[in-house]
Amino acid sequence: MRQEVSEEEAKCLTRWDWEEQLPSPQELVPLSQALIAPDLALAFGIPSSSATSASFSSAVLLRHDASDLYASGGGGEDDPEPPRTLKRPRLVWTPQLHKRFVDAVAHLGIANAVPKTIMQIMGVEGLTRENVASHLQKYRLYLKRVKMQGLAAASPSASPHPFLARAAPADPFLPYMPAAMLQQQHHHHHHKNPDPTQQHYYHQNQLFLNRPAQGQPVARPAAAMGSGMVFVPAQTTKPAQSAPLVNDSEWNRKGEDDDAANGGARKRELTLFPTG
DNA sequence: CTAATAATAT
DNA sequence: CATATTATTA
Repeated sequence: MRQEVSEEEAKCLTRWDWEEQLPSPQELVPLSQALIAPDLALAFGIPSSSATSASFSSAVLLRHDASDLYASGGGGEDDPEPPRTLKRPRLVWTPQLHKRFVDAVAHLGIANAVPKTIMQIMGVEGLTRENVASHLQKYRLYLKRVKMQGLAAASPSASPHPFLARAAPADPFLPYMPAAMLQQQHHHHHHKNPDPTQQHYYHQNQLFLNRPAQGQPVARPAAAMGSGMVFVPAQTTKPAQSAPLVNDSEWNRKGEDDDAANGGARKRELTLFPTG
């Protein structure tokens, strides 16, 4: 429920913007309480009613799997320790979570975007470094794919013109597309000929002649990151073992719809990494 | 059954 | 941490 802002300002505000549209902690707590088994919630240290405060800024949406609930023991057991043999449900990268990921990567810069840092910046409780690493892997593959087909369009087959060949190795920066990849399929490829001589994307500091899109966040200069933390939502340290499991039912759809509303194109099924 | 995607192994 | 492989899901 934010009012629109101008594009220039949006660039500065966008990094905070998703914080707004993300489900608030207050909303997460009661929902998780309702859906999580009581003993499990207790084991995870999820507060019943009081002292909720800002222990966790958000939660990971996880696919529900009832098989792990009572993996270690009995129904009435009240051991406060979560069973370590508890297998974690498969993480579902909802559009919102993905956006958070993408924003973190963009803010860090593609060079400094490593799983651990990304995870810390995302500040999602329960999210593991491996989760991010796996997602980052696919994200890079996706970017590479996009870049390759972009370059292929520029240089058909065997005519590496000196201009192009010279500009190619520079390999500036990958255009980061937040909403583009959330669309089901790109019906029309916008950038058909990314002429390197004309393709000026964001570089290290602030050099850009060609802005990616309207109101889209751009990669932040590494200087800002070096001087201080960009932001840390709630916790700087993660609680080691257990994660707040939250079963999704409406969140997924709500997330899709919410994010889809941003780009204006909403689809039933959206893929985070369209393969084409 | 296949493709997509997340988890795990190297 | 990056890449390759395997497992699980849609």
